[in-house]
Amino acid sequence: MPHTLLIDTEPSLSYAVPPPPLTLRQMRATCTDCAMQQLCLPMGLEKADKNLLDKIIRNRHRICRDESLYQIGDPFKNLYAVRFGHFKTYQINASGKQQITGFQMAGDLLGLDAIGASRYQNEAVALEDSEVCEIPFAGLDTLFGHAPGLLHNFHKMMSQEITREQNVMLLLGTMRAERRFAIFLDNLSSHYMRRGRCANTFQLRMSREDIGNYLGLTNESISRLFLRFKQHGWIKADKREVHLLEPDVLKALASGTKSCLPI
Amino acid sequence: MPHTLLIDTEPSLSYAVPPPPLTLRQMRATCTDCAMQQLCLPMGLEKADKNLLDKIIRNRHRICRDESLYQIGDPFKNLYAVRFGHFKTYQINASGKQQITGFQMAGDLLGLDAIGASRYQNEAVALEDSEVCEIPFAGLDTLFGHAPGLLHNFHKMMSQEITREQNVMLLLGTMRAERRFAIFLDNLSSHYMRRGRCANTFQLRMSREDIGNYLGLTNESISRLFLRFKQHGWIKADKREVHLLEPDVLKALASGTKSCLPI
DNA sequence: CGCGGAATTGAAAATACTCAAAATTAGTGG
DNA sequence: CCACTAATTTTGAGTATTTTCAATTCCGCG
Repeated sequence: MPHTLLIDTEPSLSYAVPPPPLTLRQMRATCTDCAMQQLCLPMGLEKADKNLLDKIIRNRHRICRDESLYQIGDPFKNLYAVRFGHFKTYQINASGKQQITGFQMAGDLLGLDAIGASRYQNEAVALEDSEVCEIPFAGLDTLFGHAPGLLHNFHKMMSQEITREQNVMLLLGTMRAERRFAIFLDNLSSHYMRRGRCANTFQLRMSREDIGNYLGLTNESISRLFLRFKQHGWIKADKREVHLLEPDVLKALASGTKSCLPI
Repeated sequence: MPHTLLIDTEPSLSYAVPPPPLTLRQMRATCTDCAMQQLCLPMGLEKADKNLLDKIIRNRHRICRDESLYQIGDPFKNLYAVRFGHFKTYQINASGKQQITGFQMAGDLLGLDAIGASRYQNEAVALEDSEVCEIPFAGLDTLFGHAPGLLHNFHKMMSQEITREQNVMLLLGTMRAERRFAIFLDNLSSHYMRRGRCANTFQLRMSREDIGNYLGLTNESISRLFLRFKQHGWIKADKREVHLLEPDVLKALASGTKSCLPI
């Protein structure tokens, strides 16, 4: 399973050199073979339907760190499925400041918010060198009539996106910073678990600033939260490497059952 | 246009008596006649497609104030389009507290978050005596193959729901309370405008507590914000009746361009 | 080795919360 | 229609958490 290997491998941390060009086999990667099948549009589809999908997905792109996949206001043409790597999406509010609306990883679909207005409502930026499948929406649309299973999956993914965002609202509606942070870590953990990665050890792909922005807190607060959680022995954290030592305590904090004093 | 009249009329404020049973004509109300056409699933459809939709929408329900339309975990069967009235949807977080995820009014679709998991992820409660169209999702699904325009509208509405929620995230990511509150009022205003109502004068349908919950603030804070905005002369507010006297100032506050001192 | 962005730390200031009490309003029944 | 009760809203004072602003350290990268 060469593709599994490819995806589970953490990309190198040296971002100085541009990523190597795709090999032919990578370019030819199909939904049929993709390791993200179970999370992405082809989930559970019959071979024939997956082949239809493979026919319209002509392009897979490498996006380098800090490069943007699309910008706010760009006319909507494609959805993008993340093959590997991480992205952040953000809007610009009226006073020009960014607000991060989500972090996306392998198996996630980018651009769903653009369908309604025919323009992208967010900017999507790669947090590391990443790869996406370009899914022309017009093509997808024509498939819907022929592959009901695909249409179901699409509706499922849109609906899940709505649910996911409601959960973020749940997070942001929570007032205490320690709780927001615990929810954030717990969410990350379960995302990695669902993707077959280790749930308790991972590399953060985003800066403290980004985390703060996402959680409605300052980067200083994030820094202090890391310290506090480390001092309590709940996590080990060195730079962007994080180990959850007491996932249950984090869950308790996240649920509001438990709380901790500052300092 | 009898239906327009029906919808534009503010429901009586005396909630003691149960709403009168629907008249026959109200029961027979069709998408073809509905005043919410331009915002709801039938927007821009040809007559034939609207008729298809009318065939599957058999039931329209009156929901009394404080009654719930569906509960968290109920198996997903129907979407509901709000015909008139107001709803709130909320989730219950792990420690058992409510978090309001949205307020819905005429033309909005309820239940989109349930498609992915086949169960409702929220509870939807009427904030006043309201009426909804019951849209069986199985039926809608069978129409998709025959009415591409309908499918487009459905995708558009789902996508808009995603965008709407991202805007709430934008709101909640904002740290200062006065700004959250200004955004809240401004959003309400534009919702009413889009529905052909007066943008600057409206009745709040939700309690201070609900507003606070939605905005991640306490009801005391909401109370003080009302006072502050009134003292500045930006709004007039008596109980739940609100007049926006300086909508531009509110917009400036919402955008972060302007800010005001406490007291 | 040195530069620059990111992260950390400290101290002061400010905003929003908590708790408690009072006032107002909505809903009920006589 | 009025009076009564419960619920919501307002107000006040004190507290706590988080932000700000500034200075420092750390680290990756040329």
